[in-house]
Amino acid sequence: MEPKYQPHLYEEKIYQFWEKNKLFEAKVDQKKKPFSIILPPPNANADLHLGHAMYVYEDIMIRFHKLLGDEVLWLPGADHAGFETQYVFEKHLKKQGKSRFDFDDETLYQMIWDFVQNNRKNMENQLRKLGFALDWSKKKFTLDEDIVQIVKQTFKKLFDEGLAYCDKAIVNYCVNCGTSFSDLEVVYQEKKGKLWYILYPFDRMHPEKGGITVATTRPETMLGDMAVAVHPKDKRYKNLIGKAVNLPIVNRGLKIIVDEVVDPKFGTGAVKVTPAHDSTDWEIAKRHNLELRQVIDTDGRMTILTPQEFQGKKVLEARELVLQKLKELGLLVKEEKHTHRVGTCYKCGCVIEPLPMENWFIKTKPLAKKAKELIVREKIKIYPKKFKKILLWWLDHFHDWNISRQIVWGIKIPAHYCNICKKWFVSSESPKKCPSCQENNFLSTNNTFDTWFSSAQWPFATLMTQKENSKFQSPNSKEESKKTLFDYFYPTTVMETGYDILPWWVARMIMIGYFVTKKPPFLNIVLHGLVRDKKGQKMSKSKGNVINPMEMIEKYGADALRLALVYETTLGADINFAEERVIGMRNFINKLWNIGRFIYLNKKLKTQDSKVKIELKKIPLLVKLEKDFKETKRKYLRLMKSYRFSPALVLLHNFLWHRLADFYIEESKKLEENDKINFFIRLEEVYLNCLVMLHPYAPFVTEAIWQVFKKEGSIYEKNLISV
RNA sequence: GGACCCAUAGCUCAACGGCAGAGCACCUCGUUUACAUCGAGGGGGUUAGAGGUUCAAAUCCUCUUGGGUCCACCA
Repeated sequence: MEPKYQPHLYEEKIYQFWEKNKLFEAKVDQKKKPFSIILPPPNANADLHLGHAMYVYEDIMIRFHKLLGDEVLWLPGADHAGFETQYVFEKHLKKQGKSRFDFDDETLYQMIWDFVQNNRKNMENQLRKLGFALDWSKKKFTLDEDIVQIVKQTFKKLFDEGLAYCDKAIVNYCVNCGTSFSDLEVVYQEKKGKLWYILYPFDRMHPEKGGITVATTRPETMLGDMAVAVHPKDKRYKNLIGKAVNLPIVNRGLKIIVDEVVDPKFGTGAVKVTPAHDSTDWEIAKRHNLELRQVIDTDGRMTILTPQEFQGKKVLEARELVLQKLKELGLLVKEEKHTHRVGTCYKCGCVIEPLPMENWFIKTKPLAKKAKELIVREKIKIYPKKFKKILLWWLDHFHDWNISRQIVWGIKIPAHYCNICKKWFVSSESPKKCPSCQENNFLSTNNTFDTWFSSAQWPFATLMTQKENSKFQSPNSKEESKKTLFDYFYPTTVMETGYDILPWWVARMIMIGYFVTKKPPFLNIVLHGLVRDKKGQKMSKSKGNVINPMEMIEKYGADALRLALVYETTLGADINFAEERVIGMRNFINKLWNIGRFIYLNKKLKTQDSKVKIELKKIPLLVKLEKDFKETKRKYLRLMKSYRFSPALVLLHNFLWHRLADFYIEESKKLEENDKINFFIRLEEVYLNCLVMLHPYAPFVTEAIWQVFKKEGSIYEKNLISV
């Protein structure tokens, strides 16, 4: 043993040793208790960041349960990450002076496919470098043929049961990215803008005779106004209800209607209603049977439904033009400063344009209701428990989920519109004819699924075979088979991920997972926090405060990085990460190594003199050590089983360093020769047992030391019960 | 407007109803069977404030103040 532990001499070799000996390959073993985690699949398009290193919590659980003697499965995968990946790829194209419009769909898809396959290998090797005990023989990709098929079948089932529908609705559309988004992808930003007050006169020739004044932040949308709304109890407008005003510039008549959603305290208490470009107005329009007039197009320009001078103008140009016109007409009553929240694209930051489009939606309410039951009845437990409330809040507040994306990279929505029957049908195989009229006069949608729609099915899709999935589609087919991976490992034991994707992923997995399998997809949810920089700021390239996990591993070893992410942190809280943390843990690992080295050197001395008769006697120091260790182990097991991984690590850290090394080893130096031999026999055992307990946290160094002591084999020969 | 979280040593944080702790930083000393990526010792706290429950509160409850995060259809 060298005086210093040098991670790079061991880590790669040890990981290869684990892989070669198939230590992490799970199988169905009825005699053992199953313990399973599905790794949240990292995006296949990029390197891992420090956030991914937080999956160390999963590794801790997996290795802990393996040491308890359970049959464990940690299943790795990669996410095609639809829009995210396409966005990254387009930036890549831009560097070459090209764009997505230079290629047809098939070519573009193939290019992204190649791009992703390259990066994916890289990402998977980085997971290995972190030391994760993943079962690589079962790795999955969201675009694997069988996964795609399951995703489509789920969609069909949702469609058949009326929970997936196609509807023309106001969707969140980013004209820059060229796709619609679900509500969750819209980021609201506080922006300073203006509120314009516009008079809609009774008589366009005589505005001085009065009219109704509306307030708006988006004057250009007035070209698509279909009514003016006031609150039913607003006395100011009581006499105007049902009357008509003139819509300036376009010279159409607008009726004054009443609706509860109008806030009498805002602006003038009278709202211009633009059904095509505002979701609230869309709702009003539905209640009052108003027509829909789309004045802005998917390219962010004014449509042919606007007066000619506006057509083809961009939204902001049109806004100026409208304001100028109104000024000329003397109808711009006033303008005031106004800060309001504007929906922006979470990716490119552009203002989201609410547009009417035919998109596919998942009816969330019935699914959320079932999911809620699972949480309330504690069929699924959440750690830390503060997230229970948050999850329940979300399940109560989901709107219908827009799963249509107008992008190439993803799974095509298998929906087809029959021109004869005038309705949609869904078929997971590519259809030859409409199942109702048997004609082949139909159109297939070009839309792809929101990535999260496939992710939502990850726990069961990764474990099921396609055949098994079909059974869920038609429950009548009785096909007996022996216990499969799915039977054995599903519901998975734990879902561990960052709390930031609770509504995006966790909630949806519960909803969809239960819908398909009638079981919760997992029994426990464990949530970790975000990794921030030293000062608590988000890490970002623009701030230049990003810490690369691979660089940390290079410098200090994977174990040090892993410990730094767990030591003295609170589960579910953000951690402020600094390189010093890693250095501290590197020191601890070296200490651990040197305790081993000290014991090992003494062992050598001892065995040289084998004639010394060992009489087992209870020396006071030994009794104290036994008691101390027993206490530590008891606490350790208790903490580990209640998901308190950081306190368990602190406990081991303190025991090893400040008790075992600083106290027991120092005291042992003072013992008489015979007592010393006696003491060291047991000290070695205690130390090796500590290695086993620490192994889930720092797998490499503990395995390395183990192999020095035992010459061959792996630490997994030992199990924690016997410790 | 709603919800959630946080406030403990100079800094970063533990302690989850039972003697306020660790790492880093600071000061003093120390090469002895491993480790200077080390050891021995030291200074530093009315646990944001007020009230309550309790034999006992950093911890549970209420309020106040100061921060942070997430959400919402104020046009």
